Amino acid sequence: MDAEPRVTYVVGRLDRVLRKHLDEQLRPHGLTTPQYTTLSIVRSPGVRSNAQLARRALITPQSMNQTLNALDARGLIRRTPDPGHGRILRVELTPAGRALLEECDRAVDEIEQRMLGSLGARERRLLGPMLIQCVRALGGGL
Amino acid sequence: MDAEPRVTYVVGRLDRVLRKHLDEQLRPHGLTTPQYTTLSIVRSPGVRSNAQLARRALITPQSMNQTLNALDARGLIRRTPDPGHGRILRVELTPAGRALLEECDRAVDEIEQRMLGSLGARERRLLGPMLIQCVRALGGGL
DNA sequence: CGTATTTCAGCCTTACTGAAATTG
DNA sequence: CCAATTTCAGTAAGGCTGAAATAC
Repeated sequence: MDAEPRVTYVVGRLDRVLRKHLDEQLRPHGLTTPQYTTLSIVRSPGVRSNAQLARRALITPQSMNQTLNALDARGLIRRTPDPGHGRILRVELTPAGRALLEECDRAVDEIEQRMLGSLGARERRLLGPMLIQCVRALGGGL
Repeated sequence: MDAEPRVTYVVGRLDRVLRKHLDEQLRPHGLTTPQYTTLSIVRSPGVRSNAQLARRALITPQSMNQTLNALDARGLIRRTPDPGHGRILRVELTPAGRALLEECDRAVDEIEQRMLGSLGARERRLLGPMLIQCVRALGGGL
Protein backbone atom coordinates (compact mmCIF):
# COMPACT_ATOMS: atom_id res chain seq x y z
CA MET A 1 0.00 0.00 0.00
CA ASP A 2 0.89 3.66 -0.44
CA ALA A 3 2.45 4.35 2.97
CA GLU A 4 -0.62 3.86 5.18
CA PRO A 5 -4.30 4.26 4.42
CA ARG A 6 -6.08 7.20 6.01
CA VAL A 7 -7.60 6.52 9.42
CA THR A 8 -10.92 7.90 8.17
CA TYR A 9 -10.90 5.29 5.45
CA VAL A 10 -10.07 2.45 7.82
CA VAL A 11 -12.88 3.45 10.18
CA GLY A 12 -15.32 3.28 7.29
CA ARG A 13 -14.03 -0.05 6.20
CA LEU A 14 -14.20 -1.51 9.70
CA ASP A 15 -17.77 -0.29 10.04
CA ARG A 16 -18.66 -1.92 6.76
CA VAL A 17 -17.14 -5.31 7.48
CA LEU A 18 -18.58 -5.25 11.00
CA ARG A 19 -21.96 -4.42 9.59
CA LYS A 20 -21.80 -7.34 7.20
CA HIS A 21 -21.11 -9.74 10.05
CA LEU A 22 -23.85 -8.19 12.16
CA ASP A 23 -26.42 -8.43 9.37
CA GLU A 24 -25.54 -12.07 8.88
CA GLN A 25 -25.76 -12.94 12.58
CA LEU A 26 -28.94 -10.96 13.18
CA ARG A 27 -30.89 -12.12 10.14
CA PRO A 28 -31.82 -15.50 11.67
CA HIS A 29 -33.34 -13.54 14.56
CA GLY A 30 -35.29 -11.34 12.17
CA LEU A 31 -33.51 -8.12 13.14
CA THR A 32 -31.60 -5.64 11.03
CA THR A 33 -28.55 -3.85 12.40
CA PRO A 34 -30.36 -0.52 12.95
CA GLN A 35 -33.14 -2.38 14.72
CA TYR A 36 -30.68 -4.15 16.99
CA THR A 37 -28.93 -0.87 17.72
CA THR A 38 -32.24 0.76 18.55
CA LEU A 39 -33.24 -2.01 20.92
CA SER A 40 -29.88 -1.62 22.64
CA ILE A 41 -30.40 2.09 23.09
CA VAL A 42 -33.93 1.53 24.40
CA ARG A 43 -32.48 -0.75 27.05
CA SER A 44 -29.92 1.80 28.21
CA PRO A 45 -31.03 3.80 31.20
CA GLY A 46 -32.21 7.39 30.94
CA VAL A 47 -33.33 7.31 27.32
CA ARG A 48 -37.07 7.33 26.99
CA SER A 49 -38.64 9.29 24.14
CA ASN A 50 -38.41 8.83 20.40
CA ALA A 51 -36.70 12.22 20.10
CA GLN A 52 -34.04 11.22 22.63
CA LEU A 53 -33.45 7.92 20.88
CA ALA A 54 -33.00 9.74 17.57
CA ARG A 55 -30.41 12.09 19.02
CA ARG A 56 -28.57 9.19 20.56
CA ALA A 57 -28.47 7.35 17.24
CA LEU A 58 -27.59 10.50 15.26
CA ILE A 59 -30.59 10.19 12.99
CA THR A 60 -33.76 12.26 12.56
CA PRO A 61 -36.81 11.65 14.79
CA GLN A 62 -38.72 10.64 11.66
CA SER A 63 -36.24 7.91 10.83
CA MET A 64 -36.16 6.64 14.39
CA ASN A 65 -39.93 6.58 14.46
CA GLN A 66 -39.95 4.33 11.40
CA THR A 67 -37.65 1.87 13.12
CA LEU A 68 -39.75 1.98 16.28
CA ASN A 69 -42.90 1.30 14.28
CA ALA A 70 -41.36 -1.89 12.92
CA LEU A 71 -40.27 -2.99 16.40
CA ASP A 72 -43.67 -2.11 17.82
CA ALA A 73 -45.48 -4.09 15.13
CA ARG A 74 -43.45 -7.13 16.18
CA GLY A 75 -44.22 -6.57 19.84
CA LEU A 76 -40.60 -5.97 20.81
CA ILE A 77 -41.20 -2.52 22.30
CA ARG A 78 -44.14 -0.71 23.85
CA ARG A 79 -44.94 3.02 23.81
CA THR A 80 -46.98 4.50 26.62
CA PRO A 81 -47.83 8.15 27.28
CA ASP A 82 -45.39 9.82 29.64
CA PRO A 83 -47.15 10.80 32.87
CA GLY A 84 -45.07 13.98 33.10
CA HIS A 85 -45.66 15.22 29.57
CA GLY A 86 -48.69 14.19 27.58
CA ARG A 87 -47.07 14.44 24.18
CA ILE A 88 -44.08 12.25 24.92
CA LEU A 89 -44.33 8.51 24.47
CA ARG A 90 -42.11 6.50 26.78
CA VAL A 91 -40.48 3.69 24.87
CA GLU A 92 -39.64 0.46 26.67
CA LEU A 93 -38.74 -3.10 25.84
CA THR A 94 -41.40 -5.77 26.14
CA PRO A 95 -40.32 -9.06 27.73
CA ALA A 96 -40.15 -10.52 24.22
CA GLY A 97 -37.97 -7.62 23.10
CA ARG A 98 -35.63 -8.02 26.03
CA ALA A 99 -35.31 -11.75 25.44
CA LEU A 100 -34.58 -11.32 21.73
CA LEU A 101 -32.07 -8.58 22.45
CA GLU A 102 -30.22 -10.84 24.87
CA GLU A 103 -30.09 -13.63 22.32
CA CYS A 104 -28.64 -11.25 19.76
CA ASP A 105 -26.17 -9.88 22.27
CA ARG A 106 -24.60 -13.30 22.49
CA ALA A 107 -24.26 -13.51 18.71
CA VAL A 108 -22.73 -10.04 18.58
CA ASP A 109 -20.35 -10.93 21.39
CA GLU A 110 -18.85 -13.63 19.22
CA ILE A 111 -18.09 -11.16 16.46
CA GLU A 112 -16.63 -8.69 18.90
CA GLN A 113 -14.46 -11.33 20.52
CA ARG A 114 -13.09 -12.36 17.17
CA MET A 115 -12.25 -8.74 16.41
CA LEU A 116 -10.73 -7.88 19.78
CA GLY A 117 -9.00 -11.21 20.24
CA SER A 118 -6.55 -10.22 17.55
CA LEU A 119 -5.26 -7.34 19.67
CA GLY A 120 -2.88 -7.40 22.61
CA ALA A 121 -4.34 -7.00 26.09
CA ARG A 122 -3.14 -3.44 26.47
CA GLU A 123 -4.47 -2.40 23.07
CA ARG A 124 -7.77 -4.11 23.70
CA ARG A 125 -8.21 -2.00 26.81
CA LEU A 126 -7.30 1.16 24.91
CA LEU A 127 -9.46 0.77 21.82
CA GLY A 128 -12.88 1.64 23.25
CA PRO A 129 -11.78 4.76 25.12
CA MET A 130 -9.78 5.96 22.13
CA LEU A 131 -12.75 5.64 19.82
CA ILE A 132 -15.00 7.41 22.31
CA GLN A 133 -12.44 10.20 22.47
CA CYS A 134 -12.56 10.48 18.67
CA VAL A 135 -16.34 10.66 18.65
CA ARG A 136 -16.26 13.42 21.24
CA ALA A 137 -13.63 15.39 19.36
CA LEU A 138 -16.00 15.43 16.41
CA GLY A 139 -18.92 16.59 18.51
CA GLY A 140 -20.73 13.26 18.36
CA GLY A 141 -21.64 13.12 22.03
CA LEU A 142 -21.30 9.98 24.18
CA MET B 1 -23.90 4.76 31.18
CA ASP B 2 -24.17 1.05 31.85
CA ALA B 3 -20.49 0.23 32.39
CA GLU B 4 -19.08 0.95 28.90
CA PRO B 5 -20.78 0.92 25.52
CA ARG B 6 -19.90 -1.96 23.24
CA VAL B 7 -16.95 -1.36 20.93
CA THR B 8 -19.09 -2.44 17.99
CA TYR B 9 -21.53 0.32 18.84
CA VAL B 10 -18.82 2.96 19.20
CA VAL B 11 -17.33 2.03 15.83
CA GLY B 12 -20.72 2.54 14.22
CA ARG B 13 -21.20 5.83 15.93
CA LEU B 14 -17.77 7.09 14.95
CA ASP B 15 -18.41 6.11 11.36
CA ARG B 16 -21.70 7.97 11.43
CA VAL B 17 -20.37 11.21 12.88
CA LEU B 18 -17.33 11.05 10.60
CA ARG B 19 -19.60 10.55 7.66
CA LYS B 20 -21.67 13.59 8.57
CA HIS B 21 -18.56 15.77 8.63
CA LEU B 22 -17.30 14.29 5.38
CA ASP B 23 -20.61 14.87 3.61
CA GLU B 24 -20.60 18.45 4.77
CA GLN B 25 -17.02 19.12 3.67
CA LEU B 26 -17.37 17.33 0.34
CA ARG B 27 -20.72 18.80 -0.70
CA PRO B 28 -19.21 22.14 -1.83
CA HIS B 29 -16.97 20.12 -4.13
CA GLY B 30 -19.93 18.20 -5.50
CA LEU B 31 -18.77 14.83 -4.20
CA THR B 32 -20.52 12.34 -1.93
CA THR B 33 -18.55 10.27 0.55
CA PRO B 34 -18.75 7.04 -1.49
CA GLN B 35 -17.59 8.99 -4.55
CA TYR B 36 -14.65 10.44 -2.65
CA THR B 37 -13.76 7.01 -1.32
CA THR B 38 -13.94 5.56 -4.80
CA LEU B 39 -11.68 8.25 -6.24
CA SER B 40 -9.19 7.51 -3.46
CA ILE B 41 -9.18 3.82 -4.28
CA VAL B 42 -8.77 4.53 -7.99
CA ARG B 43 -5.67 6.54 -7.18
CA SER B 44 -4.11 3.76 -5.13
CA PRO B 45 -1.65 1.64 -7.08
CA GLY B 46 -2.48 -1.82 -8.33
CA VAL B 47 -6.26 -1.42 -8.48
CA ARG B 48 -7.54 -1.18 -12.01
CA SER B 49 -10.85 -2.83 -12.87
CA ASN B 50 -14.37 -2.15 -11.65
CA ALA B 51 -14.47 -5.64 -10.11
CA GLN B 52 -11.27 -4.98 -8.17
CA LEU B 53 -12.55 -1.63 -6.95
CA ALA B 54 -15.76 -3.27 -5.75
CA ARG B 55 -13.90 -5.89 -3.75
CA ARG B 56 -11.72 -3.23 -2.20
CA ALA B 57 -14.74 -1.19 -1.17
CA LEU B 58 -16.68 -4.26 0.02
CA ILE B 59 -19.63 -3.60 -2.27
CA THR B 60 -21.00 -5.42 -5.33
CA PRO B 61 -19.59 -4.73 -8.82
CA GLN B 62 -23.02 -3.38 -9.76
CA SER B 63 -22.96 -0.78 -7.02
CA MET B 64 -19.41 0.24 -7.80
CA ASN B 65 -20.31 0.56 -11.45
CA GLN B 66 -23.06 3.02 -10.55
CA THR B 67 -20.62 5.19 -8.66
CA LEU B 68 -18.12 5.02 -11.51
CA ASN B 69 -20.80 6.04 -14.00
CA ALA B 70 -21.46 9.21 -12.01
CA LEU B 71 -17.75 9.99 -11.81
CA ASP B 72 -17.31 9.25 -15.49
CA ALA B 73 -20.20 11.53 -16.45
CA ARG B 74 -18.44 14.33 -14.61
CA GLY B 75 -15.13 13.63 -16.33
CA LEU B 76 -13.33 12.70 -13.11
CA ILE B 77 -12.34 9.22 -14.25
CA ARG B 78 -11.72 7.51 -17.58
CA ARG B 79 -12.26 3.86 -18.53
CA THR B 80 -10.21 2.34 -21.30
CA PRO B 81 -10.09 -1.27 -22.50
CA ASP B 82 -7.32 -3.26 -20.85
CA PRO B 83 -4.74 -4.31 -23.44
CA GLY B 84 -4.24 -7.65 -21.68
CA HIS B 85 -7.89 -8.63 -21.37
CA GLY B 86 -10.52 -7.32 -23.75
CA ARG B 87 -13.39 -7.43 -21.27
CA ILE B 88 -11.72 -5.47 -18.48
CA LEU B 89 -11.93 -1.68 -18.43
CA ARG B 90 -8.98 -0.01 -16.77
CA VAL B 91 -10.15 2.82 -14.56
CA GLU B 92 -7.96 5.86 -14.05
CA LEU B 93 -8.23 9.40 -12.76
CA THR B 94 -8.42 12.22 -15.27
CA PRO B 95 -6.34 15.32 -14.48
CA ALA B 96 -9.56 16.99 -13.33
CA GLY B 97 -10.33 14.03 -11.10
CA ARG B 98 -6.88 14.08 -9.57
CA ALA B 99 -7.08 17.80 -8.91
CA LEU B 100 -10.50 17.55 -7.29
CA LEU B 101 -9.39 14.61 -5.17
CA GLU B 102 -6.41 16.58 -3.89
CA GLU B 103 -8.63 19.52 -2.98
CA CYS B 104 -10.91 17.20 -1.05
CA ASP B 105 -7.97 15.51 0.63
CA ARG B 106 -7.11 18.80 2.26
CA ALA B 107 -10.66 19.23 3.55
CA VAL B 108 -10.67 15.68 4.89
CA ASP B 109 -7.29 16.25 6.52
CA GLU B 110 -8.82 18.96 8.65
CA ILE B 111 -11.48 16.60 9.98
CA GLU B 112 -8.94 13.89 10.63
CA GLN B 113 -6.64 16.28 12.46
CA ARG B 114 -9.46 17.41 14.68
CA MET B 115 -10.24 13.80 15.48
CA LEU B 116 -6.68 12.64 16.05
CA GLY B 117 -5.57 15.82 17.77
CA SER B 118 -7.61 14.82 20.78
CA LEU B 119 -5.45 11.74 21.33
CA GLY B 120 -1.99 11.48 22.86
CA ALA B 121 0.95 11.00 20.54
CA ARG B 122 1.37 7.34 21.38
CA GLU B 123 -2.30 6.58 20.94
CA ARG B 124 -2.43 8.48 17.70
CA ARG B 125 0.30 6.24 16.33
CA LEU B 126 -1.50 3.13 17.53
CA LEU B 127 -5.02 3.82 16.28
CA GLY B 128 -4.56 3.15 12.57
CA PRO B 129 -2.69 -0.15 12.97
CA MET B 130 -5.17 -1.33 15.61
CA LEU B 131 -8.12 -0.67 13.35
CA ILE B 132 -6.42 -2.40 10.46
CA GLN B 133 -5.81 -5.38 12.72
CA CYS B 134 -9.53 -5.44 13.57
CA VAL B 135 -10.51 -5.35 9.91
CA ARG B 136 -8.20 -8.24 9.16
CA ALA B 137 -9.48 -10.29 12.08
CA LEU B 138 -12.94 -10.01 10.54
CA GLY B 139 -11.72 -11.07 7.11
CA GLY B 140 -12.08 -7.62 5.59
CA GLY B 141 -8.77 -7.62 3.77
CA LEU B 142 -6.35 -4.68 3.77
C1' DC C 1 -17.53 -25.53 -20.61
C1' DG C 2 -16.48 -22.79 -16.62
C1' DT C 3 -14.99 -18.56 -14.62
C1' DA C 4 -14.56 -13.58 -14.45
C1' DT C 5 -16.05 -8.98 -15.88
C1' DT C 6 -19.25 -5.65 -17.25
C1' DT C 7 -23.75 -3.79 -17.37
C1' DC C 8 -29.04 -3.41 -17.81
C1' DA C 9 -33.13 -3.57 -14.94
C1' DG C 10 -35.73 -3.55 -10.91
C1' DC C 11 -36.11 -3.46 -5.94
C1' DC C 12 -35.45 -2.41 -0.91
C1' DT C 13 -33.62 -0.41 3.19
C1' DT C 14 -32.72 3.49 5.49
C1' DA C 15 -31.98 7.57 5.66
C1' DC C 16 -33.77 12.52 4.37
C1' DT C 17 -37.04 17.00 4.01
C1' DG C 18 -41.55 19.20 4.46
C1' DA C 19 -45.60 19.94 6.89
C1' DA C 20 -49.16 19.37 10.33
C1' DA C 21 -51.08 18.34 14.97
C1' DT C 22 -50.29 18.26 20.05
C1' DT C 23 -48.48 19.68 24.37
C1' DG C 24 -46.35 22.60 27.84
C1' DC D 1 -46.44 32.87 20.64
C1' DC D 2 -42.69 29.67 20.99
C1' DA D 3 -40.30 25.31 21.59
C1' DA D 4 -40.35 20.35 21.68
C1' DT D 5 -42.43 16.00 20.30
C1' DT D 6 -44.83 13.04 17.36
C1' DT D 7 -46.25 11.52 12.95
C1' DC D 8 -48.03 11.58 7.94
C1' DA D 9 -46.27 11.96 3.31
C1' DG D 10 -43.08 12.08 -0.27
C1' DT D 11 -38.22 11.69 -1.92
C1' DA D 12 -33.39 10.26 -2.66
C1' DA D 13 -29.03 7.82 -1.87
C1' DG D 14 -26.84 3.81 -2.00
C1' DG D 15 -26.85 -0.45 -1.43
C1' DC D 16 -28.88 -5.26 -3.19
C1' DT D 17 -30.35 -9.49 -6.53
C1' DG D 18 -31.27 -11.34 -11.11
C1' DA D 19 -30.03 -11.91 -15.68
C1' DA D 20 -27.56 -11.33 -19.96
C1' DA D 21 -23.55 -10.43 -22.93
C1' DT D 22 -18.57 -10.74 -23.52
C1' DA D 23 -13.93 -12.56 -23.02
C1' DC D 24 -10.51 -15.86 -21.84
